[in-house]
Amino acid sequence: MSSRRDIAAGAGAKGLPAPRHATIRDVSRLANVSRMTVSRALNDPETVRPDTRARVLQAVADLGYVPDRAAGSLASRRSGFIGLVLPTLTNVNFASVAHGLTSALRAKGFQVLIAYSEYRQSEAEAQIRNLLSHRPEAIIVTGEVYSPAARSLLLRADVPVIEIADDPARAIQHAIGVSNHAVGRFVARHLIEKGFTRLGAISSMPQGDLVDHRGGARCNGFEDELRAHGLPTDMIMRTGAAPFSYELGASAISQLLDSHPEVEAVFCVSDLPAVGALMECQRRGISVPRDLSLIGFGDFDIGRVTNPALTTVQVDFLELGRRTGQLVLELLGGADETARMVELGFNLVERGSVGVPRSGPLGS
Amino acid sequence: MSSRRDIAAGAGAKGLPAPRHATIRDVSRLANVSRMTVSRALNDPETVRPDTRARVLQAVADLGYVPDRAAGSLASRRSGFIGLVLPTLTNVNFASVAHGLTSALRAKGFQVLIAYSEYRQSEAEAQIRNLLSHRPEAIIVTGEVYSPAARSLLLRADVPVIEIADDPARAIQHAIGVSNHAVGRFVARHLIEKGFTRLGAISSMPQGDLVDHRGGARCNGFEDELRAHGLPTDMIMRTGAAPFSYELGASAISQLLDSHPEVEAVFCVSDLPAVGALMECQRRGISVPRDLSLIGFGDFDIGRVTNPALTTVQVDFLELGRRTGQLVLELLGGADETARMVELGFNLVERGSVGVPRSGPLGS
DNA sequence: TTGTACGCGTTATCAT
DNA sequence: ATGATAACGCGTACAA
Repeated sequence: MSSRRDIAAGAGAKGLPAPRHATIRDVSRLANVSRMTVSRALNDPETVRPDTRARVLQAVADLGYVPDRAAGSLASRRSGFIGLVLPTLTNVNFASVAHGLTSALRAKGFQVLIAYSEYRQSEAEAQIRNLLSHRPEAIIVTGEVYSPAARSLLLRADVPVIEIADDPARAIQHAIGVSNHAVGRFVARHLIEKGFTRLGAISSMPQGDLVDHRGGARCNGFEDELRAHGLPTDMIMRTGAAPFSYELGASAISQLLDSHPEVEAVFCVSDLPAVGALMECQRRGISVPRDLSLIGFGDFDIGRVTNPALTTVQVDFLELGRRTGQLVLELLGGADETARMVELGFNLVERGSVGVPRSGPLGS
Repeated sequence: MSSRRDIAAGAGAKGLPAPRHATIRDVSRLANVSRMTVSRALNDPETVRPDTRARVLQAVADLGYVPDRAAGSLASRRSGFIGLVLPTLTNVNFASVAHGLTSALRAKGFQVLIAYSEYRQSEAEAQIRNLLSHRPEAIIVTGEVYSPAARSLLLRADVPVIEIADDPARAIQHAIGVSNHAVGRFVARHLIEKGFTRLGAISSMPQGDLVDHRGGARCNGFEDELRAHGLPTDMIMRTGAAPFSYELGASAISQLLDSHPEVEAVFCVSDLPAVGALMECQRRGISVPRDLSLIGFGDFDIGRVTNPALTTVQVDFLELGRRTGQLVLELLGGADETARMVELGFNLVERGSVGVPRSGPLGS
């Protein structure tokens, strides 16, 4: 009956470890019941008599008892964790995914463990390993997992894996999101239908470990569609490292304008570089959309207030997060394990940055 | 020797639970050492002979063993978790805090547990309780914790508590951030020095549970400074519920302009409503800054591309996160427990949305 | 309705 | 340098 804790409490003045958290045992003693009754009163209130339950709850309140989930997980073999690997947190679309996912899951008592890779494959792998050490009940990764080590890690872990925000060529298990390649093709088709023929794009470029797969896929889709129409693809600029920012957008469009002044319309694989490109055009006295059309991706707020406002492709990332959460719930609820593939789709948001084809090259 | 695992594996066809994770015991058997040696090889490599270590590591790799941190936490009494409670994730400044904090901590093996309240006190309390169940080694909350229940929860938890992003009147323990009240006063003083006398502000309003303390504090500081200068404060609009968005900014400025057309300069307690206000002005044909000056807070990207670009007050939230991480490390590293109070300061970013006082009322 | 015994996977402690 | 054993705090299974 005389635990270390008791000793420490008795010898408090000696600077021994401070009294720690109340345990379920402390509560049980105070309420004059067994530990199991406390556990039940908390986790399955119906099964304990109202007055005992009240006593227990009172003791819980008095002691400020908060159950230890690590211990609970160990015993129940359910961690209550859901792992989420994002490229970055400081991108409102990915933050929305996290938000949507969390809101779908927290009511069910799950805790989302958020990790991010800063667009580094090696870091993604490290994060996945770290996540796995917390024994998540499901793990959600953004886009395809390219590193073989990471893939096998996931495979062996024997937890549901959901890949989001892209359409993986070789899905590990489940996938929910949007085809970035299809987005790129759609944008190309859209511009072609508008009559443009001198089409360009700006995208980041894989730099060793650092790669934006989704942006790259959009760029590739764009390129493929140009090819399919027999259009030249030499105005597709891949430059700079992810994340693709304002500054990179500005410098990419600079390079493009310098080398290909004839370009009429440019697909920026994200609104962020699109805004940077727009600013650069203003600096150069190039009028958008009269002289040059620009189209982005992501429907970031910032694109709504530029002048002109940015035409862009929108994907409902909040909903993506929510749907992912629902899928997790299904999967953990004992649904069959057949691979789910959900395509969420996207919308064109036409604003002011796309005009009509010029007759000649820039400056004519 | 015949555990449930063995049985399940043998009877796999019967649909029994799938084979689970490899345990330290599995590794120890494969490497022909005790569990403790495995543990040491992983956590304290120096203390095991190179050849044994190699055998262990090989077994770890072969089995794809990933340690179970819940079990480790239980035994070591260190969770490795750091709790973070934010108002929201989908605000780049708060996301930056999370980012900075994470980057400072993850190298040391800590996992940041991110929770957000959506500006609801009751939710913040629930989140704190939930966080506490994971036995974080430190807990970081945004701004003051106002609910007494939440405060006592934190106090009893006996973990370092750091309040960030404001200067709490009654700090629980440590605090690091910026005085929002001082920001408000500074902005008022700045505008007064520019010669403005008809000053207004727009801010959200506490709606029951829903409250933006930091925005409110900025608004109060602004009001206090006006008072100190004997200026009228009836053009300070508190309206709408947090989070204070574009739409709210637009409607708030509408109300202000309708009721007080004489207003010359308006402090928007965040750039987001400031941008909304700016858009509304454009709709109404009110020229900013000629007819009306606007100043925001937060230095959001969006304020850089509006026309005019937004004058604002900037706080380095990424650095705030990093510093908080360093403080956590100190505190956990056995530094003395004296309360730390760190004021990070702020900068005025002068762009185009603040002009000079008009001679008469709007429209004259 | 309530209680007992055991095990979850790991680390700490002490022994060898 | 390595091993045996006992916690860590809780839930499951079963007994009363």
